[in-house]
Amino acid sequence: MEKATSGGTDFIRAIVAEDLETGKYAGRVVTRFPPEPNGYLHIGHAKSICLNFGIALENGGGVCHLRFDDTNPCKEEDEYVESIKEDVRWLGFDWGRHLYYASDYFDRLYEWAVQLIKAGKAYVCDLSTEQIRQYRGTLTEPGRESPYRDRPAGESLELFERMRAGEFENGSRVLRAKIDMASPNLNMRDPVMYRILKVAHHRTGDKWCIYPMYDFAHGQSDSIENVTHSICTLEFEDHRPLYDWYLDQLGVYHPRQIEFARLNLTYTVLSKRRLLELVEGGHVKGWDDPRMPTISGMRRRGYTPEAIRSFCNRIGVAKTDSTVDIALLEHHVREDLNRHATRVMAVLKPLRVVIENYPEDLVEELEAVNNPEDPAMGTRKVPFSRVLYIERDDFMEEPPKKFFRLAPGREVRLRYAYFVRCVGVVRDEKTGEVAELRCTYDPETRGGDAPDGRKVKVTMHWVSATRSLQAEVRLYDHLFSGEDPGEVEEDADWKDNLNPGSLEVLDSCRVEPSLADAAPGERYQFERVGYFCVDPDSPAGKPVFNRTVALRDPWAKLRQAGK
RNA sequence: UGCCCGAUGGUGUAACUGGCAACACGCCUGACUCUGGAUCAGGAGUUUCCAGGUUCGAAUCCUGGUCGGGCAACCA
Repeated sequence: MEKATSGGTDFIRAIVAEDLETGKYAGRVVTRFPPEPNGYLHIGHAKSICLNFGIALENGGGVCHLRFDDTNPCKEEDEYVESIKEDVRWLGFDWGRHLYYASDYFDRLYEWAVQLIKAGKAYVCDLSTEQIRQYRGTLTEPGRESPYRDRPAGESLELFERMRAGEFENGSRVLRAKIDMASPNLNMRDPVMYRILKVAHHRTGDKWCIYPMYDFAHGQSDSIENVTHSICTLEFEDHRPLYDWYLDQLGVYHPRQIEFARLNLTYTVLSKRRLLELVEGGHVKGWDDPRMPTISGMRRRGYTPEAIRSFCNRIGVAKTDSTVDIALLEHHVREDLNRHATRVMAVLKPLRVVIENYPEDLVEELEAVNNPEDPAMGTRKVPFSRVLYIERDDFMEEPPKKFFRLAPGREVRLRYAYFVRCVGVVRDEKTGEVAELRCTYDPETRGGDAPDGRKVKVTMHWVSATRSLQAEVRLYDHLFSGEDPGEVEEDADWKDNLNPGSLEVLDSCRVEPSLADAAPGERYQFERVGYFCVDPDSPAGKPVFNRTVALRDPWAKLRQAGK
């Protein structure tokens, strides 16, 4: 793996460096990535993963834990923990033996809760959910103390034990911290520590019917694991005082929580809630739909871990709310794929071409370079024959100014083959549409150069009609039409912004024969078109290609600007 | 109406913690090219949110404002 360092130091790395220098944690650097297993990881998580694992990697001996924050069994499932592990590994990170679950600490957490009750710092409250909300006050008004707040510790202790024993109904009682109902920080107004949830947990089964809240579990988990820097996103800033409070009251080792801004990307949504909605609403074909910004979706689409990592490196880490242009992500995939992807020829929208002066049954095997960026990748043979297919978009009967490709009377080069000239156009009698091109080739230009030194304006890709394979290609575009999917008219839904053209399936594409046994997951550059990846669901011997990203295309841009 | 946080080209981030505002993406030129790809060369674009103040000197420090974000789950 390439060096994870970006060269620049963000404010978090600066803090880590300073703590190292002052010996605050005796030279230790321990971070953690703490996902809740209630959904699939997305590119926003990748930012956090790169940050946490990156910091550990950069500091010799540093470690990063993978800890599942599984304190709410209502939403969490094993399917999610497995996918998360797979995604982190695929991204190229290794938690070693440091795989943990907050649920591993349920016994300890329970003891700590008892400790706080005994110390008069926590109490069992019989208020209903609705009442607790009313007592909490509002953003501008202080809350009121619960009538159960001063219940004797012994009584709370007994009730808490009975809560654990399953004697009470869901929602009938909670354990709360006794802090300050007048605090301007709502999180400090006697927050709930434990609630009754008679639900089986994906790991602890039926052992518990009370579960700790995030706030009562997270900091202590960090403490147990000896984490030094507990890095989370901005929305937890208001929770930091509570994080600190629990640790201080318990008198245990106290890591430091640091918050950074979560990633936002143009033309997509990055919240588990919304992604779940897209999946459940059938707007996409699952968590790994190649249009999804999930790690599994991007993997299926053909993104590489390297590209994602270098992207995460580039965007930096700060506290400013910001939205990164998805073009930057695309730039990083192209950059990586350009270096590593095998070149092949594939025609997405075939237009039949007959080379009139080429022998009927001759087939020549022409040598083609696999990757001009990397000669070590070698060459392959591509069959050339009298009848070919070229890209429909590469021909225009009445070419506008900047169109360099094929047109009646014009000569172009067919890559690795010959110069050909268009000498005729055959139309479909019914539709009037161009059905076939008649061309002639110049035998002297075999290999691609004219002995007389004449030049052509463009080189085009092509495929033999008889010696090519039929294939399905799926073209993906941005999931949403607008840069900011959240920007909607009054009463409108963010899903109204879904891009109806985000998936285009082409099923009569033709690809060169070398692709016959392209394996799922393999990545290619279709010359002049884009980068493609073989879909894992491809039927044997009949590959389906997902477009990862198109090649930069000045002509397409020109044409679009002209309209 | 409370508390917390933030503000630097179009976008994302830097700037030895007071010393010429820079890097990447994007955009525009041009060169080169058997991918209109890649590569190379160049260019436009930031009066650092505003107003005061401190200072020889402020993106950086102070004061006041403006704008934006977060917070009232028994979610994380």
